[in-house]
Amino acid sequence: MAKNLLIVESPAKAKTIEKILGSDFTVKSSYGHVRDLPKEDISVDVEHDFKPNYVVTADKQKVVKELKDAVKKVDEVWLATDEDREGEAISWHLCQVLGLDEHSTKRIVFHEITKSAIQLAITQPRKLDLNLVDAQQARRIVDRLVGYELSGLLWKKVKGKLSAGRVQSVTVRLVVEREREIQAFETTPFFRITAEFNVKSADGKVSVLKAESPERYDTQDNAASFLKKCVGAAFNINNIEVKPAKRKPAAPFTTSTLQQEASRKLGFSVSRTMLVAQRLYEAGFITYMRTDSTNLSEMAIASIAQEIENLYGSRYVHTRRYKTSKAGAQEAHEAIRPTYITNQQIPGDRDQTRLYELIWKRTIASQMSEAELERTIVKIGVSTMPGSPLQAEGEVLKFDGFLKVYLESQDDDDEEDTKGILPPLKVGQPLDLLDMTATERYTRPPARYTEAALVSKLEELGIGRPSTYAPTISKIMEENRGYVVKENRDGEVRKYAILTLKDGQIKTSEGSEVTGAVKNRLFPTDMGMVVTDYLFEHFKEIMDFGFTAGIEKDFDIIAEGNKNWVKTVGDFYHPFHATVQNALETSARATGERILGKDPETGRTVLVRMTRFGKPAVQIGSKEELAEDEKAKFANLGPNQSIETVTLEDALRLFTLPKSLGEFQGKEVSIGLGRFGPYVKHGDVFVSIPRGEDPLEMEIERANELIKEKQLADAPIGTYKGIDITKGKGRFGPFLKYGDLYINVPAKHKLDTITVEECHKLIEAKINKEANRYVQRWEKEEIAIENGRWGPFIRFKKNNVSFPKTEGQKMTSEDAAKLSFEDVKAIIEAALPGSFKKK
DNA sequence: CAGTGAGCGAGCTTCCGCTTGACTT
Repeated sequence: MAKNLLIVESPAKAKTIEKILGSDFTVKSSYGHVRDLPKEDISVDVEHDFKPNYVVTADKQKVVKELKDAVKKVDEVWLATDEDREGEAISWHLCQVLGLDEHSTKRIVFHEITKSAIQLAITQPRKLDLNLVDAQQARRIVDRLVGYELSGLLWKKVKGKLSAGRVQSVTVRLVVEREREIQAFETTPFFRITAEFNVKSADGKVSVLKAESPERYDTQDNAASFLKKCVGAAFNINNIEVKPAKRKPAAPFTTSTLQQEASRKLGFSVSRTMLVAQRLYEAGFITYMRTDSTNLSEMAIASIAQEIENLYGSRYVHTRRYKTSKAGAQEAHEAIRPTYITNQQIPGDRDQTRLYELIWKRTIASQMSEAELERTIVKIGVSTMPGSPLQAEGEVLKFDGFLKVYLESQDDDDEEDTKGILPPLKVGQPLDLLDMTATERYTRPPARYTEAALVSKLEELGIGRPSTYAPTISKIMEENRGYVVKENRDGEVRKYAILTLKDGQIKTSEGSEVTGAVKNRLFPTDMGMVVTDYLFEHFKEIMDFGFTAGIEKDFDIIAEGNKNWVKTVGDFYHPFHATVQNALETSARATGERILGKDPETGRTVLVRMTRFGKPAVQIGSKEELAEDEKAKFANLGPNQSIETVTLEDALRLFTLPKSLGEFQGKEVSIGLGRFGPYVKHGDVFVSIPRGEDPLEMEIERANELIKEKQLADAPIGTYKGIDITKGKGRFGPFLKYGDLYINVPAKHKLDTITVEECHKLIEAKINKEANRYVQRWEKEEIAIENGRWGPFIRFKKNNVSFPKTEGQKMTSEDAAKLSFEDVKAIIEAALPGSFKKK
């Protein structure tokens, strides 16, 4: 029997550590925090020293019960939660709920899951650091007070279900400001001049040398005059400069750099990266994936060096120790790396193998030699101009080093040509001009954020933590808030001028290019802008990008034991709360209202604003202009329109909707803008117009196409026992509808090509499953024992309750069928206390 | 699902940070 219980946060970690420690230790996990402030109300007593009301959250009751049982069976408990503020607090909460003494229980920490690190930690137990716990409490309570008070304010002043908080509101602000920068950006054209020369080497071989003018020319006239000066001029090499250069590999992955590289190289969203990484971690292939540290364990560095030597030879080995210097980094874990570097590949699905490969390469590269390059700059003189107006650059890789394995990618792949190898050249050598081109280019606005780029910015500002990056991005895009959307947008065609000098002649021509096309970029919605502006107007301090960094300093002082947490929270809260009260009483509804002009027909004011329903709309007739019982005219804003950019003309056109387009199949076809977006109406059937298509531009042909598509999609694809089978796409993917039954279509079938026979099989399987679904049911199926994938479980309203395991024996369907309603109620009551309270 | 846009008040929503869960319309 084990005499010791060691508690960590993650169950996967617990498994590994249990193996290392042997039979004297039972290792269990807390699954993160076990207590929190309940979400029903604010649960902080602001009148009495901000006393928090912590409760064991519903999803942790089972965990806590199991830990309590485990504590009873051992002589000693070791708290081995992560070594950071949150980890310390988890240990303290564990003391509270498990009845352990917070002053004497053994607390140990380690940053890496290796035998030596853990065994060393066991020899150096310390006590709980209650100052650090206090710092966490201050953090938690400030976040609760800010979040709940600001959210409540938004419900009153903008719309229900909205939210605001220290992290999310600033995150939205970043997206809003970037969009405004882009809107305000004025692209200016300029000209870039490139030239091609014939070069003859000593052995008579002819090759081409590409050169360009380092200067930009701001007008076509200036570019043309440069070209004119080159007509009939002589060119020769004034100078050749050869410089050695080195490139260093990037540090091993942290959460945010993994998210960025997976986004750039694999096209993953941040949540997809984290999901796949979680699977790799659980399978034991990689170390912990939520980390802000670039540190590798000494053991890992040694084995990586060995692996590099085996694969590429010792010249490629260069071990490095990376320091993290990001604001607010807490470094409780290692960098993300393969647990066994010798696993060059791992089994798994495509996502897993690709993400693993990325991690393996980055880790290996981080311990490899620098790449050695030779950069050559050739200055070219023109006889009609002073100096060296043209320049050629070349780059030769002398030693590949880490580039053999891995090259970090960039967000903005600029139009810069990849520099290649130059032909052999000599100073003073004359050059023979082939052609010269001046191409019109345009300055570019800053790029919209990708999810990963936004995370990177948050990390740079010290806002949020590795465990919250992905959830924060999801949160600001979630339906009820809808502050930000991720979209693809088509670009616009733009013309540019080209001047070519060839055979002594200058010719002008025109090229065209697509500009501004983006994929998977973040755009603020009107709601995002309205809420950001409102919060910024009243809460500059909280919306400041430095706010988090500022209070983090206070939390550090608390952690050092030099300040009382209650005072820190109070110093912040009292003025903050007063501002909230003031805003509640004095500020008007936030609508982002903008006056567009006058309606030429009625002469009344045309304005655009956010409505009470959270949808932006155009309104004709302001309050003052309308008679007592008269109503303003309204039209919803269309797709690709926003409060900030819509013009008077576009706004007025919206009032031409709904409009009839004609007839199709004997029924009227019309278009309109509904509550859920633009639609085509065909008789009584509504068809949504896909995003990006402008309903105002809709032609009857396109509308008919959409109607036909809809009819095809709605048409039954066959029958089963005389009942129609239809197909559709739902929230959880493609499904078949058969009577009242919804049947998921597994990924191996394609919805377009699925056969009626396959449908019959799926329906039969579903009917069989449905017949076996219930073991017992009570109270109109509100309470039932159902057969799940892993055996029977109890469904209690929306909750699922597992049967407690007795002596490792799992409940079977046969035994479950014998349980009485009273038995079942007792099991539910044990798992979810208070479920059957009398009213 | 495919008109409501105001304001009132019932009762609902909401924060950040630590973890994995295991249901299927």
